[in-house]
Amino acid sequence: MVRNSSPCFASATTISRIVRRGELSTLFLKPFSPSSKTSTPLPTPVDKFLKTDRKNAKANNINDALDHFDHMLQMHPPLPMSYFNSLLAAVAKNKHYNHVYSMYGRILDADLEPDFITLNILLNSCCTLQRVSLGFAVLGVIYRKGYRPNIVTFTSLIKGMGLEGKIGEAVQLFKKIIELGCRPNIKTWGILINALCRSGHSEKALDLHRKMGSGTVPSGSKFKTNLVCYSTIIDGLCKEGLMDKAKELFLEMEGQRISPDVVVYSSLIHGLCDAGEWEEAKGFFITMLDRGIRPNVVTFNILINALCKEGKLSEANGLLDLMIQRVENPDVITFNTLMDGLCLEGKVDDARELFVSMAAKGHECNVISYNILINGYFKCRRSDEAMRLYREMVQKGCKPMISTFNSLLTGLFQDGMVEDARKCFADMQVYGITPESSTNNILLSGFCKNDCLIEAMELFHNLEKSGCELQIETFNCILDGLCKGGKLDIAIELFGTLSERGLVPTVVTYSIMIHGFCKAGNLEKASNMFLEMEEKGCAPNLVTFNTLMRGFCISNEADRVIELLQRLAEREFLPDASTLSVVIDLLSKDDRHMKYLNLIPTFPIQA
DNA sequence: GTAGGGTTAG
Repeated sequence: MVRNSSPCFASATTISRIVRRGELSTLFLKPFSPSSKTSTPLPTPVDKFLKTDRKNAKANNINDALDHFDHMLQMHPPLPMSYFNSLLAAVAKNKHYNHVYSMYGRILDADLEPDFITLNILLNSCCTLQRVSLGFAVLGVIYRKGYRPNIVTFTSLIKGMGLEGKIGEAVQLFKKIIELGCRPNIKTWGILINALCRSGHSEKALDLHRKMGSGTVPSGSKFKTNLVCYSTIIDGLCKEGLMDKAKELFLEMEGQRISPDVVVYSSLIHGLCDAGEWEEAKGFFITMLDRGIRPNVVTFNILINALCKEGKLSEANGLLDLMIQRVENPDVITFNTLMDGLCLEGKVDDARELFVSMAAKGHECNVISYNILINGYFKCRRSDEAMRLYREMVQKGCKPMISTFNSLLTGLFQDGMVEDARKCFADMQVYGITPESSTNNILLSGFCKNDCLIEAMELFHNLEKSGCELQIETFNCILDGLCKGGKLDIAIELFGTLSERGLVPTVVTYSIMIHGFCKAGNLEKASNMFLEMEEKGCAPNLVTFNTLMRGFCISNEADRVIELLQRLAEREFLPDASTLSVVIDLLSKDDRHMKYLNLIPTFPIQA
């Protein structure tokens, strides 16, 4: 890298835009001059702050740190920048990144001269706050002051990009720094692996890991990966359902004489539970215990969750007892998991009881606790109680999240409480929460299902006008509303615009249109759409079959229904209640069709 | 001196 070169990654326009907005204007106010060295001793209160157990630092420590910072700023002669750097580093380690940002401004205000380390700490704080553009602005300052960014600088930028979900850009920057002759180290690799896994590219991370081990990575360096790198990839593979690869990597890790710990075991157990490999998960849990690795609250939570999802509530409670016996205190996640298990079984009152007892035991419930209970009440069609709980959470100062509003809107629309849903949507805006595409979909289908098609169309047009990219699922909502609301012609027109919008209809889209045609009695068009979807490589599912069969059944076209039943049998689809109701209707029209009953492969009805 | 780091709930 060349000293004094212009920043090669931040575009000049990005930086100037930030400066114009005044966000980082303070960064540019002071000209560069070498700092003077003094030998003032480190003030003892700062020393105290630095010595705090950083992991367990209490929140009020930041106030101490800020007090000391004030004190440091007033000292004459001024302290060397390295003292400020130590304090900034400690504040950053305690995750008070916003304070790093404001402290930096005050250093400039005091006419002190930040050095390269100060700027690296600031840049890292910006990146960790997912403000990579600010990070690049700091990079600009680094260059402007004649410093050379180092691997620490670039590692922070790569981290920020990963956090912002810009994985492609992160990989590009990684390649770029190698080209520039900057050698990535194990921390850089760790960050890149983490970013890949977080964005669902665990196999790429695995590939990188293999190349690292063999020294065939672009930088040519050979790294011995560590437990954390292995654990990150194993967890990523588990989350993507690639259990065989995860287990293989686990064995490889042990082959490298890296001992597994509770985290990697927890990841594997979680993956196995999600894959329904309950016995194997249990096996891993037992091996873990045999090897003297203590399960922690996370491990227990994973197991309790798996049991709850299987409806095995008493076993889940048994595990809770075991957990308490082993002096592993349950936390808010344990309680939320159990509450959700109860709600899944329709036992919302028991869940509520647990919720109340939780507070009594000194566990503070959080927004997710409320979300779980609100969902539980709606599921039991107790909308009033759900709404009461919502008001309670607001009153208690627990800020609802987008998911809270999604649940409320879903429940209210489901219960036909359109006016409440409108109010709820307004509330959401008061909280400054921007609707997600899922929120828009809930609103669209909610309005449609409650005979407010015009309101739905208005919303849809506003979304289109706002220029936000609409996904096929959003179109599915409005198409369904149009078809069911007797506006098939508009639906057909809209459906026709999908390809020019770059959207590919899904099996849901086709099923909606087929339903629309059937409803309008246009069975030929419905049938054609069924053929068209297959031609385009979109396989019909049970819903598509049921929809078309019902259409034919209503029009007394028994032969066509039977033909479809035959195809259903060929594809080994399990019939569901809807399929059977079509068959029953068919039989009620003409019991000579009884012989076709054998087309239904297995009679136990699929839920 | 400054960069990481993995597991759980809706």
